Amino acid sequence: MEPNSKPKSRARRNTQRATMLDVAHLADVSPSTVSLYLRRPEAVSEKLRDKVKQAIDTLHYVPNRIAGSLAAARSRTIAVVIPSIANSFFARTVEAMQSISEKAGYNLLLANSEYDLKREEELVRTFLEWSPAGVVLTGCDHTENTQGMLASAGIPVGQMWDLGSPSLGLQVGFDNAAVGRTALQHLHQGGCQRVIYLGVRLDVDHRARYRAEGYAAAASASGRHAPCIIDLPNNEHIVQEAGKAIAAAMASDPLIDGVICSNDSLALGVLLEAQRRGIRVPERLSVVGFGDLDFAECTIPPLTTIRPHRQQIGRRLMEILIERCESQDSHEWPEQAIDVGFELIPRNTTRII
Amino acid sequence: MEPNSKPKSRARRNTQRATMLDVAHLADVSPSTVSLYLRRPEAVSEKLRDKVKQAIDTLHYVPNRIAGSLAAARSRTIAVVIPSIANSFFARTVEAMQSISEKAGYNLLLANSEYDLKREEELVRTFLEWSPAGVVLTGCDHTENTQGMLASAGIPVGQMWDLGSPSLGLQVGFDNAAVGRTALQHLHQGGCQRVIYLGVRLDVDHRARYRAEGYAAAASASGRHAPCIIDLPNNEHIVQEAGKAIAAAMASDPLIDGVICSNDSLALGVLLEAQRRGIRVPERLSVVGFGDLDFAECTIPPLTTIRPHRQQIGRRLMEILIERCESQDSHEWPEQAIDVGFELIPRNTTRII
DNA sequence: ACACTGTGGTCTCTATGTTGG
DNA sequence: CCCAACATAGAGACCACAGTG
Repeated sequence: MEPNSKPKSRARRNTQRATMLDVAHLADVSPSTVSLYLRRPEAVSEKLRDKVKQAIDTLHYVPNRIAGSLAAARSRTIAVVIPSIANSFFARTVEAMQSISEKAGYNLLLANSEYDLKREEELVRTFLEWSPAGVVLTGCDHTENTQGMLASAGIPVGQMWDLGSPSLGLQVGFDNAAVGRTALQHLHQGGCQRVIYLGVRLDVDHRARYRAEGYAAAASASGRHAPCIIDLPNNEHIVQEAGKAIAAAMASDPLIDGVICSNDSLALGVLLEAQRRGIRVPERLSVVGFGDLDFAECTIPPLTTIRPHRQQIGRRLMEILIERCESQDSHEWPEQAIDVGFELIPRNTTRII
Repeated sequence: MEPNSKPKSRARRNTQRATMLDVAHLADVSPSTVSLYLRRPEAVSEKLRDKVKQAIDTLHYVPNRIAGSLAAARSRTIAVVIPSIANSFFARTVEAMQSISEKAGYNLLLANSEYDLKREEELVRTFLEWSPAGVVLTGCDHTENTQGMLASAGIPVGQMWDLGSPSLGLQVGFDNAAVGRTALQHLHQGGCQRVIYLGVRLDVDHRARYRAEGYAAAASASGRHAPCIIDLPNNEHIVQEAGKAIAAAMASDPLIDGVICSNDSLALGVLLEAQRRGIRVPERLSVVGFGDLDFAECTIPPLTTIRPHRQQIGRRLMEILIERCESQDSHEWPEQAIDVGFELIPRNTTRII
């Protein structure tokens, strides 16, 4: 009787992609050997190694990561949630993270929360369905659910751009409150008597709020003047809005002679408005920005600003995170907070005495 | 002899995550029912629906997309390659794509090629290992390998931000050469006699190069003056570099009275330099930017620029792409190129006669 | 509504050489 | 010459779910 060839499965769903089995057949070895070759080539004898290699080449075999991840119960993917892709602060950090993770053979899954913690929670939930090797969030503020899900996921978590609690294990960032303090101190040293803070959507941009709070605390402590925070309600046309806001503020309180801005775009708006109205900078009004964006050094006059170490944050965070992903042993993940600091770049929108 | 009970598997690899089986046991139904409930709840009787729902809740069950994708031989993931995350043009487009894809239940895998086609190829290769439902690339220039891999992957491919060949099936963008032509025409209409083009890294930023070429062709055709293209060699401190470049150009050719910039940041640099040197804009020098970035409307004077429909590109592309992903039938994927156009925003850095 | 098979791999464990004492 | 020790290849359970009948 003819040896009934196997019922021959239900036809391959659709894919015409070569599988490991195809490679094994062509190379005349077992699938296990192909798998081993792919994961630890040095563990396979040279003879078989060549045969397998050749089979892979002729078939244009591409391993199926999905199957691999399922079997191995882990993937080489790291999920990253940032508040906004359009914000170039985070863009630089993400670029740095990408280049590090890539070298280590990890892929980045990226999404933006639009500064919405509820949305962040949804994103984390979705990401976890893909069993990432690790997760990176921005800042320290997260919903309880977010924290809970991550805690029970058993994977390393990193927080970037801010230090504080709760810590989910690893933080790399800087002290935003100190930024506010530093800026105010700098203005006071330059002789300013009344400094206000100008921000956008401080209700959702927590890091900017911490800076504002740092400013406020330092202002109160200084005894020179009460803190005054202006919070623009929406983030469209902020350059223009910043100009209007500073004009209004100075109209209602002519003694204002210094302003700390949430970011350089606002500062640009202030400078342009000052130019328009003939307000002398820094003599009549001193301005400090944040971010040291591209245009900061060539505004008129060049903008004094604070530069966070955007790339360094990404680099260091990712290096440590990947180390933790590799170690697999969550006992080797001590709580860690790295303060990479920031830098005040004095230019010509503030006085130095 | 004791009936050797089954070798009893090796203990569950590691994961403590609840699986569909756990849910099924708790709800006292079969795994198939749970699966069905998750995919088409309406196909399950109300009674069981409740039991399953409750079991899912109490177990905090999170479906494993990896297993799902393997079984279904497709994933609900769309891979997107952009040249640079830090470029806010693409950021807006990506945001739009993200919001569309999310509604349809797709995740975006994002990576940046750093304007490097070889790198793009590597990224595509890596992405394909994850069997994405679709792929989105930026522009029309891709290596042969990239095109080959995508063609044989059998999934819908979209190209954004530029129209041209080769088409990989679906393009949504606008005609960059037309941008260059339109800008020049606008300046000529305003009375400019000698217009130059100022760009950054035109060797790698192909879309900007197309704009430059459109300008050059139109300049030649106009008979007014020969085209002149300045190409800044690197993209750091471009605002400052733009100022230097325009100053140098006008020094060597005082007849220059108009400049078309690759993007608004360059235009800002030109305006600031003009202010510094007391060059009247637009009378002595007219300026056109590209991008309509945030600050464009409040530079001094407000910047005439060209606004691409950043979000619309992402939205329309993703809508069609997802449609194609759902259809599964690649015969329903006709070649399609959608020109969403662009908009010249006349402000005060150019004259209108 | 559910039993059952298929999805493409990983990884443990066993079987089979191979070498050295 | 035999056996232990070592290295390497292969067998096969398993991963968690989709989808057919």
